[in-house]
Amino acid sequence: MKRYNPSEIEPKWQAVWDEQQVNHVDADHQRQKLYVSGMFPYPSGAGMHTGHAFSYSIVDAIARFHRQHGMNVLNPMGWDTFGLPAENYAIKTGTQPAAATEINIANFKKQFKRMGVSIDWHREINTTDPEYYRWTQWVFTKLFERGLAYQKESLQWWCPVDKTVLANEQVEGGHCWRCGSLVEKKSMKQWFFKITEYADALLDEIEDLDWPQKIKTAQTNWIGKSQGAEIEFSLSENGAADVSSNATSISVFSTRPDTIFGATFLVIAPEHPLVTSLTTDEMRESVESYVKDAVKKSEIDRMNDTKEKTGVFTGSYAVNPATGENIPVWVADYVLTGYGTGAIMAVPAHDERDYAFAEKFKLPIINVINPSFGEPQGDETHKVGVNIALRDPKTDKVVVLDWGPRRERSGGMMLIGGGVDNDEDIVECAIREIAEETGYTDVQLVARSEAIGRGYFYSNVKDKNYSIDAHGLYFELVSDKQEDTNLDEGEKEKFTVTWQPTDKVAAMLDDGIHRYFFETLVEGKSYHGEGLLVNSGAFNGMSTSDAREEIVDWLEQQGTGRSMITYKMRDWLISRQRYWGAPIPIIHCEEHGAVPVPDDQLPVVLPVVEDFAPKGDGKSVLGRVEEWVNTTCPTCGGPAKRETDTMDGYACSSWYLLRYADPHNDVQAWDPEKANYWAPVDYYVGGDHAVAHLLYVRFWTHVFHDMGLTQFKEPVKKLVYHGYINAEDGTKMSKSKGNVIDPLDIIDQGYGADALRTYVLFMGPIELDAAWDSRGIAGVYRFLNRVWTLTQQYLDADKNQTKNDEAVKVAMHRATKKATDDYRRLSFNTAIAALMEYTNELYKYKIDGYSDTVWREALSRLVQLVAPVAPHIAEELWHQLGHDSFIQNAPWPTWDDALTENESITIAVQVNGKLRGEVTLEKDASEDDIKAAALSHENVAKFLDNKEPTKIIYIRGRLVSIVV
RNA sequence: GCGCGGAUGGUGGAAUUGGUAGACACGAGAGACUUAAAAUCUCUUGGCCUCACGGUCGUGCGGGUUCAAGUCCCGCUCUGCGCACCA
Repeated sequence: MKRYNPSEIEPKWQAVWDEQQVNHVDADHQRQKLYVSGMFPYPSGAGMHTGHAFSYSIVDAIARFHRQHGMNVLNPMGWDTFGLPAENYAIKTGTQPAAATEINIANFKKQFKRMGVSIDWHREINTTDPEYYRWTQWVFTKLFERGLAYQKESLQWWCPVDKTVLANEQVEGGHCWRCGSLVEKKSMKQWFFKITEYADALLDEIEDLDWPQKIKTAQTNWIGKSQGAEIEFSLSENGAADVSSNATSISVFSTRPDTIFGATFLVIAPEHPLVTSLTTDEMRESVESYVKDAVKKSEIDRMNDTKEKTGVFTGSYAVNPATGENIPVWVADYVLTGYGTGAIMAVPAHDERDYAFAEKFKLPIINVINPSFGEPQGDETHKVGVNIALRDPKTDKVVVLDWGPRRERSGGMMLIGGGVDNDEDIVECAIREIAEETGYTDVQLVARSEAIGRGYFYSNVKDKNYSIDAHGLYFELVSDKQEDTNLDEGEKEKFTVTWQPTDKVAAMLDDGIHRYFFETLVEGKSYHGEGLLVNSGAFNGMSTSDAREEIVDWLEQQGTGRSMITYKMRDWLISRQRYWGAPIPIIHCEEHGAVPVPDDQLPVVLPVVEDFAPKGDGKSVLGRVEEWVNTTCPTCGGPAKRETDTMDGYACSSWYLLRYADPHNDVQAWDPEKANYWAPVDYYVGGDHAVAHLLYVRFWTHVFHDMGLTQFKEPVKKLVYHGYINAEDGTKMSKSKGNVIDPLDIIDQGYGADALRTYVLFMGPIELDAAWDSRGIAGVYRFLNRVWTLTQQYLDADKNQTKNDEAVKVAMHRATKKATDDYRRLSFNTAIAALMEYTNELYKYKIDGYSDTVWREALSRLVQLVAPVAPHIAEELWHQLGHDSFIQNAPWPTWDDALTENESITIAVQVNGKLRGEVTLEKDASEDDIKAAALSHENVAKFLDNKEPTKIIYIRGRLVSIVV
């Protein structure tokens, strides 16, 4: 008997597949297509890691599963090769990035082949290939023509010692992360893609995407759409410091225009253009020093400084357009430039940050919202309730009863009371009913509150001495013991809670009806919820939600405001001053400005430069290549200079999924017909890039759609987002910790690619993180070995002495059904479990002997079902079982539901919800037979105790539930 | 702080529509084969009580709905992840 030896069969079949190009596909409108792809890798020098192994095991299982279903499956591979790691490595080693890239690609390709991933290698692409980035540049020119690529001056971090631009993340505490010198901000001209123009389009499509909710939410939050208003605060005449300035007003953005009557000061960002002109002479020194410090701080540091608010008064005042009051203008770094207008109206009563600022600088706080619990929602009938505080004549304690017109439980507290007549005063009604129900003869009203809408009740506030009742009254908890007042014979669980008002509340109680909000009273915070307006002139009593529209209308009539939408998302900054990227295809002409390089002059090839390390002159490396920079203007033919910045690597990865559809096209980026056949991607597999890449691909595809280059807007139908594989100790794998598992080592150790692939899919649901377990891979290897052994034993056996064909058939149909369902919903761990179970069953049945046809089918199915995850062993055994075709060309096995059940069925029997036994009957036994069998079951009868069942429920094929 | 998940044996996990909780695997224990070990094969394996039949408790905690709840509802705790002074 041949032993299972992966290191022999795996290279053998890999060579055959390669040679016969079994995965080469072409567009074929007669066949149903399936496009599956992983996020293409960045081929590092370290080679493939477990994350790649995991990702591509998923990709390949999906690809093979569908290929085995006869679909035309596109499973391409490419290399994301521009970027800093390759460039820095080349600088360090004195080589060319292109050279290292070539070596790394060769290594990765070899490793993917050793994994047995079924790639169509004809479609291999590489973003640093001029034939590829030619089209990346072409897309840039199209975006430029559509006004979606533009240049803009923007502030960047600048290290005066290293003489280079730094990213925000590279500035630590105002110092350069490399040399430690103090950094400055420098304004530089940069290229941007206008993704903000597509903010709404991208937002609108999110809901319909078959993507994990967390990714969709992350993208929604990233886009960060806010509906609000832009409001003008005119500068107060006696306030404007610099009268010569043209500015007459400050424009702010607010999502809460309804709170404008509570705006008691304005705050502008330190970078705000009006800072200088607003600052009075007396304040100039302190403002200038504050602004200097603030501007120095990286946004990252500002983020960490959230506890303590800082700021300084400009000396100027502006007029609140709603109240006409003069309010001071402050400068503070908690207001960000670049969002909204870089200025806010501060409403300390209803915004936490403004509240903290006002507290610190002793600025006025005006409450303009009276919190309420809102209008009744949906079919809510509990519209009015009262709280009655009564003095219990027996104990002389104050008892608070929560009374509502409908008997119901609310958060654990019984609402007392029944129907209320329309005309009857609810309080009188409540007192009457309470008197009746409690037997108290002298019900004395101490206080009452009433509220419309739903209330809530903090009845189990354990560590705190207070609670809130359902209608907004506060009481200090005297006892948390819930007393059963036995209000109704029938319902024992009724209770009331004994409360006593605090002094503060007691004082309020005298006033009659009150509504106070938990947080404002107890925690001393601002209230940012909904409610009814107060202190708001003509708008008093209006709900905050209505007021948001009404106040904006009112401001608009006065010409001091308009509704406005803002987004957190900024335009995509794509220019890089580094060497290893696709050159931006723009020519700067004195006369014609920025001119896109015409199509027939693309690609703008990245020149080979001997020394491409950034020199610190602040210019791109390409700027040093005179003969490359100097060119002629495509428009006028006059002397002109090339743009020397290169593109962000994300540009290259924003359209590669379309290039796969038509990778060798040298007249266009892709043939729309081919793209429309293959794309959108049916399954896109990855575990990284929640926002950036996935948003940029969507953005570009939306643009392509608008250009008529694709029929679809969204590039990815289903996003398969998997977790990470961690080290055995559950922490992230890292070289420094020495806990890295190299997937190629696992293959080389003799487990083989099949065991590796099966193991990573068997570890758990693909979306979860998992910890590597070296014993786990041994277990999976054992399984594959059992599949092998089982097949060898069949091949060697005498095949005419079976007793158990029926059981084998049932097992095979059941396994086929289960595995197929599970593969389809990408539940690989349970699919593999089902195949293990099937294998274990066959092991049991084999002692009864083999019959040729049944066992040949049983084993052929087994290897077909295993093939998506363990293709090599499957292919080998498939051929050993006498099949001539490749396993992926054989039709996927089908099942007959009737054959997935045994001749007999087992039905569980419950008595009063508890399992008391099982009965076994023939498959087609009638419901009556089953119930009868259940009732006569010995142990069941014991628990029935001769009582007549009140109810017998039968759940088909599963259980009988008897109620006595 | 806001948003989105998660919590089930010693471990990873299963239970797809409310219907026999713990599939499958790891680990552990016992046995077979072997001079021995490895490999392989078989059996046992949630806790407690019981020789056994069986009983009882049990899916983070407290309640609720239901004949029946890991699953649905209300309230909480812990935890992971994402975003984070976005007005």
